[in-house]
Amino acid sequence: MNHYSWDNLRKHIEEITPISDEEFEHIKTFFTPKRVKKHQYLIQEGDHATFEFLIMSGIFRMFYLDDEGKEYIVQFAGENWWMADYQAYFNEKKATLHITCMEDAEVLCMTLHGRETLSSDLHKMEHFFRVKLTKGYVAQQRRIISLLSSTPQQRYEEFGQLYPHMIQKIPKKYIAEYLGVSRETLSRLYSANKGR
Amino acid sequence: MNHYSWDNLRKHIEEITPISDEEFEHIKTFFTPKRVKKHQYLIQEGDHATFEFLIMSGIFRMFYLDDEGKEYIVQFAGENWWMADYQAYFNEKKATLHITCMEDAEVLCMTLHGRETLSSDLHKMEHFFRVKLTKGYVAQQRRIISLLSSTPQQRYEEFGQLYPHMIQKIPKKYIAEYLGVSRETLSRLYSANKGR
DNA sequence: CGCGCGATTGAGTAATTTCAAATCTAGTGG
DNA sequence: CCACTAGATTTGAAATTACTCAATCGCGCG
Repeated sequence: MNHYSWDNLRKHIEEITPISDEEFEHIKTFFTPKRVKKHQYLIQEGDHATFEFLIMSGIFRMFYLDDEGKEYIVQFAGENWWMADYQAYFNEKKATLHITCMEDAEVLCMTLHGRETLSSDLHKMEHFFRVKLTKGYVAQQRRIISLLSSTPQQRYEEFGQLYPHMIQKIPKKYIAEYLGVSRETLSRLYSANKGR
Repeated sequence: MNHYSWDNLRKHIEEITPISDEEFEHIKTFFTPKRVKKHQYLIQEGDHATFEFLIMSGIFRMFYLDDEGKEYIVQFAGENWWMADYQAYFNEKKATLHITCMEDAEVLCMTLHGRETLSSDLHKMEHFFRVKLTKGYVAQQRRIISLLSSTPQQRYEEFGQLYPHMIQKIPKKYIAEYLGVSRETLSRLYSANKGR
């Protein structure tokens, strides 16, 4: 693994809190780099959710698969996003979600034990994780409100404003699954919009 | 304010991490008790979201109000739940949500400055908040999946299983707003179920 | 006892889904 | 470079689901 990832990791952490070289050397030991190719799974339903992932490059989608084989997208994730089946990861249960790669990627893997050790060793890292969680919590809450109160049309627009880079790269059928509408409905909304 | 609240607070914190008497004395200074009556608002849209609240007793609902005056419930909260318009609170913006009391209550109020100071003073408290956020994050994620993948019927049942105490005390029309269906639809589901 | 809020029920309407088919696109191998 | 194929998107039409509006019922509180 080249140095690029590590530089990037450090930058990522220092957006929240400054750290010393020594500290960073320590932190590094908790991350394992991994290359992932398009269509490859990071996690599948039933796996032990041993790791969480910090994405250095590439794009992933995390989804729930129901009994009938329908996908429902929980989250997309690109550079500098964290992702895991956190329900399973934190409770050390088997995964109920799938994570799959949509664009060749490089990720850093961390175990729950790593996260907890790092948090307890370094107050700064506990702080880092808390801040990250805070942002994630607020983002999820916004999404819940959007699901409850907005029309599919509005949800699509909100998604586009929030993640302009993703809306370009991601097939619309997945965006539909994220928004909670069928791809046909999304398609119809989309063409309705052109007329404006 | 009687001692009861403080004992309760300490117990609440010590579910996550043990603290010394000294530490607790320090922690206490960041919380301000407040009594709230039914129908009283903790926050209204447009307010400065100065505080977050730890509920000692009583029940609240937090909701978003759209242009047409429709409510969408973001969260119910009872004893030992934290609640705030976190989007506004963390970013020090004006509130976009409402929090209102549904049953006479007692809460402890904390400012963002308090939370951050406490977190930085005491690694333990940063840990406490991180653990709480983790749980909240996972719970919200489950709700998103439920909104995407389950029928109103299933969502109602899931809600009942998850919050059996709330489903009794809370008027069904609010539960409908939480689940994202009209009260009429919920009512029909409910009567359909009786026939089983 | 009556008022007001919540819950229920009915009927008609609007929105979305489903199923099916046609079209378009990007990536693959020859 | 082209032909081919699998995946993605669009379109149409019918069926389903949930919503809205309106009226009624039920119950607890003052």
